[in-house]
Amino acid sequence: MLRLSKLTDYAVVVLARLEAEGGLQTAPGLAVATGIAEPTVAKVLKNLAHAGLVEGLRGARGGYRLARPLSAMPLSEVICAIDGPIALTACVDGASGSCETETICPVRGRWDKVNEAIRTALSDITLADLAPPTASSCRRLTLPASPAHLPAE
Amino acid sequence: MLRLSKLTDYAVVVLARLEAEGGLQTAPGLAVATGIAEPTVAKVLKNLAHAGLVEGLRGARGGYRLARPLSAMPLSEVICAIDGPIALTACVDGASGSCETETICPVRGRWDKVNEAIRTALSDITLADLAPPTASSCRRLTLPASPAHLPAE
DNA sequence: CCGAAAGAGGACAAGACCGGTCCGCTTTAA
DNA sequence: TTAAAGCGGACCGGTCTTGTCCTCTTTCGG
Repeated sequence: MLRLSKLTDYAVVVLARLEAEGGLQTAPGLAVATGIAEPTVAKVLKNLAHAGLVEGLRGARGGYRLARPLSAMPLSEVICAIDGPIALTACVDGASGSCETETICPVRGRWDKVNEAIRTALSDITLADLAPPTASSCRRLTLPASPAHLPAE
Repeated sequence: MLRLSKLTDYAVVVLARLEAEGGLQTAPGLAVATGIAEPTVAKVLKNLAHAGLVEGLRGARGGYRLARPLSAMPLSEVICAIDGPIALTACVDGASGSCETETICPVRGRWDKVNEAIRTALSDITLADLAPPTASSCRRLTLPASPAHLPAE
């Protein structure tokens, strides 16, 4: 597995659309453009705004705008924004208390190396690598209205 | 997130124990040694045997044995053995049909680069990096099971 | 030759977690 | 003042992992 969440996938599509179109765009507008359900788009954008990847303007004529060009946006940040910190196991960094036997655990602290490797790999890839600049956006994985069947793996 | 399954975590612990002790060991024995519930250990070992990482010997006086030293066992193989192929999204490699809009999807094929990066990162790490050779094994993340009895049946 | 030990394989229930939606509130331009 | 749009949170349903058990097969030992 090692799957990342569908929300992250949506985020990439939305961000790509945001850059392709440029300027200020509303959540409903992006929903139509990408074919993703509006509440979901709104949720993704909220998370992205929280992480500072997009800028949300409130009020009438509001909308969202890219905080940076996609080429300056590493994939790792998007994943962190949506899914939280990148960590393969519960035993991460200073996460004490999750493991009762952490003091005697031989693997203790060893996973950090793995996490670091993953993190580095994802930081080296920017969204510009995933979304061609001139691409018109599209939906992925599922159709907007169809039941969320996802024959995977 | 980007979590890997707990089973994979168990697999690392079991494999570490397998190398630390050496020779042939039974699933019940490994369960006691690691503190993981016996059925779970058995399940993990079955998967590992399927992937060719350990060798299972049937019959009385049977047990499991490492197929290779841990230093020749990349982490990616363990993950594949337990969780299936490493792929961040459903759109992987030649997985056609999962996405109805794949033909027009601008991101189509782009995730492969990410998957490849992850895969490479995980292949460069061997289990020997995770499990110190002289370590005595232990359980991680959770207690063996809710039933308080250690698998001493 | 038979029984016990141990692995193989699959089925299954419970629980956790994600996905997706909806609600009310706040902000701002017309 | 009103409507459009973002903000924040709560909520429920469905999926998937997790962990267990059962049965069958294999093999050694008496």
